[in-house]
Amino acid sequence: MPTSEPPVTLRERKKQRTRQALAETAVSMFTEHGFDATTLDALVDAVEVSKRTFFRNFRSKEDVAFTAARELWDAYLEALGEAGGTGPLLDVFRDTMLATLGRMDQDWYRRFPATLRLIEQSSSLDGYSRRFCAGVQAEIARRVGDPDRLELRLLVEFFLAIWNCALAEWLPDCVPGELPECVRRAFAAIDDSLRLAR
Amino acid sequence: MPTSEPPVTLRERKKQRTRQALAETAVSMFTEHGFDATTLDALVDAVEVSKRTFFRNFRSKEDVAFTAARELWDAYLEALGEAGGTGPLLDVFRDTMLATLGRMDQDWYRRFPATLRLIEQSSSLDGYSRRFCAGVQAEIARRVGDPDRLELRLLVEFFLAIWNCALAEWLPDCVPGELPECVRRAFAAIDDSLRLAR
DNA sequence: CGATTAAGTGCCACTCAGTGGCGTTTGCGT
DNA sequence: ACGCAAACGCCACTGAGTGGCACTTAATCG
Repeated sequence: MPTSEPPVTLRERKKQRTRQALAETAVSMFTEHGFDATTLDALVDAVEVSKRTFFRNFRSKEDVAFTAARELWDAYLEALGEAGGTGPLLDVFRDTMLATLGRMDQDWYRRFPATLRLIEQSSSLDGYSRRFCAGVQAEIARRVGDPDRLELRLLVEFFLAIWNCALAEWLPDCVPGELPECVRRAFAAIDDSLRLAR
Repeated sequence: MPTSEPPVTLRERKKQRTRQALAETAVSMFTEHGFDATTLDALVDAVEVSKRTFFRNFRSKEDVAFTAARELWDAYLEALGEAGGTGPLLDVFRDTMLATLGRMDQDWYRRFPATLRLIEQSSSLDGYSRRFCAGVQAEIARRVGDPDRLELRLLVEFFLAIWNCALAEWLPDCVPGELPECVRRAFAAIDDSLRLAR
């Protein structure tokens, strides 16, 4: 298997606890005082670790705030690898996303909306998010075919575009159960969208 | 008219000269030594202005590198305002882009590919670019209809997705005359793209 | 069980992007 | 020619992110 299992040693568990404490505290502090207004010094002070330790666990301030979203895409890419399935690629993308959303736990549905609101609020975090999704895009294209083929590249761009719109619809309330419906609606709107005229 | 014409005073011309010198020198230095590796201190030193002056002219390091791309979108939004035209919105978006590309001068076709290569090279600049385009997206949606309508939002997302793909096709060579053809090909690929299966 | 090893951490000094304050220059209008 | 305000230079500062090194502590092995 490609994913090497980490040894569940005490040292590893400790490190994961720190990681989780940082991610958890970060999102709550960012939510309370704003992403840009919260300094890393304040964060590492609250978690009682050194700034150096923070950067051993996360690449950047944006990275730690993006944890929940990264978990989703990790799960999505894994699901895309497993479930082969045939038929229209766009349907595969949609169904894989629906399946992935179904597998995320309750805690994730608490943390993910918080992350979305942070992204909405901070332009630097927004930039990070978009850049990250572009990376996911490239990875998806690489996995399902020739990533240099115009049609495939376009299709994957479309998929992420649709996902963005689904999130935009979901964002105001963020009721966990409604997200799949938002995704379905966004996918269903493609044809009408392309036919829009003025 | 909404665009207030600036008084063509000497002071204004001087300021524009430093602006242009900064943008020009920035792109050439970034191209030569890399975006991330070039410090602002080195740039303002080369142009012989203070760092303070740089930040009075540009919001950030990314901003100055993005000048050519911003010029395109400024021209695009202006063109979208003027040329009404009716019919499918997607055709309007495409034709407006083709018209805009036709109006850019030779110097722009020298600077724009340089900017694209910088974006390709630097992740922070890439993030800035994507965030900027998201703003353009919102502005386009606002101008042609109800920006909260799912179908419209989706369509504008699609347009930017297509544009990205067109640029990706153009990027290797960046022959000025070929860009419109890349745009047309990307738009023409939509149907085949959506029908892709595995 | 005790010694060795190395992962993980804390501390410190550093670079670089970006901001605020303030005094000075310089073009503009009268 | 003179007063005004825009633009500028200089300086000190914050905050993100990095590199180096000593130290702690958990894993490993005799």
